[in-house]
Amino acid sequence: MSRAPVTDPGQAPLSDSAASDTERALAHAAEHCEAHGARFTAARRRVLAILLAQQGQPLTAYQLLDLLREQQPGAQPPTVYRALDFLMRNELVHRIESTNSYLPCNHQHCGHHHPEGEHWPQFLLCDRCGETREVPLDNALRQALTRQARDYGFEVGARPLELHGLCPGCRAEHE
Amino acid sequence: MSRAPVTDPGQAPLSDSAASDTERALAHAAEHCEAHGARFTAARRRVLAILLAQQGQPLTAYQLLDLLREQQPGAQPPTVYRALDFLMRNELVHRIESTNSYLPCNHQHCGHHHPEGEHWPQFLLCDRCGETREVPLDNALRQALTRQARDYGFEVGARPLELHGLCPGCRAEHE
DNA sequence: GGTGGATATGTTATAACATATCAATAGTGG
DNA sequence: CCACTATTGATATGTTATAACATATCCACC
Repeated sequence: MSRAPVTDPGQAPLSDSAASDTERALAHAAEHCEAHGARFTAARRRVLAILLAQQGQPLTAYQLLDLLREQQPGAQPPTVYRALDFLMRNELVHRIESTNSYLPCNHQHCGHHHPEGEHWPQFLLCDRCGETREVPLDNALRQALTRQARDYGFEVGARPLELHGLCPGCRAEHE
Repeated sequence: MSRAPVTDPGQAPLSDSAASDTERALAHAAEHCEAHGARFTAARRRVLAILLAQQGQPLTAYQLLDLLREQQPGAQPPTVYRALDFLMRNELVHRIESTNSYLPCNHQHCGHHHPEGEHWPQFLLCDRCGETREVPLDNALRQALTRQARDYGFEVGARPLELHGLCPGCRAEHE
């Protein structure tokens, strides 16, 4: 697959609002970890910060590694994968299976009320520009999916759904 | 990931009904290719036959390669991947993204009427035993998914949905 | 029946994605 | 401070998939 160019937070400084969004997300992550007795170390923070700088464009582990090496030249694949594992266990990052890439969790949805159980994310992926948007899976839809699976005897859980297509911008260009 | 043991059609002969299901599917595939001017060669047939022998357990490309080598000792990764590409292009095999594995298409659903457009498959995957079942995605559900994506400005297409959970048998054992 | 273009396969190498292992170090509770 | 555990460093390897180029086969046409 073709992927969008990456943003290096070190050499291409973000706009003020993007930077403060990142700071807010990092602060939120730190609190979240603290609350769960998990250590939000410098390595983990760096990895999350890089992902946050991409503005909706997921990175592959090795793209992330290249960026991380600018701050930490000795970084190796396990450095990245360990940080990603940690961040995923703590619901700060999602893995996008269909593109082998990683995206920071969108915590806008965390406050939403999900009477049917845990958060069940859904990703809308643009096949043209790579933009990947996390949106909440509608309750009616989640119930319908669960019910349909149960009709076949399966008990399904809240793994993210990945829907591919064109984002608004690319739809317009594509006319 | 743990995966179920593979079935080698050569050394563990199938029951009569399974064998005839396989033969029927192969004959159907041959016709389908003929009708589309695509060549259903021996290599492609062998790969599809191996997948059909697995009875709902998808295989990874390299598991497939190992089995293929029993019939064709010189087979290499591209041998398998080319056959898989062909079979996928001709809608005879699906790739399961969440497990990097391959499953023959279930042609039971082909006759169904899909007023909303092309076939949009859905897979129910058992995380315990690996059983993977292809079922049709309900029209109401597909409309709801399409509509919800459109609310966010995305135009999504018919990529398969992969829902993970427990199959009926494993639910029972799991009590 | 030869020839040439298209399609398919063989063969080697490598890219891309991910984990195992073990030693060194840093943080934490007693 | 000590022992314990989590984390990181470093090296190697496993797994999944494709690039690149040579050769073989098919088939339409002359």
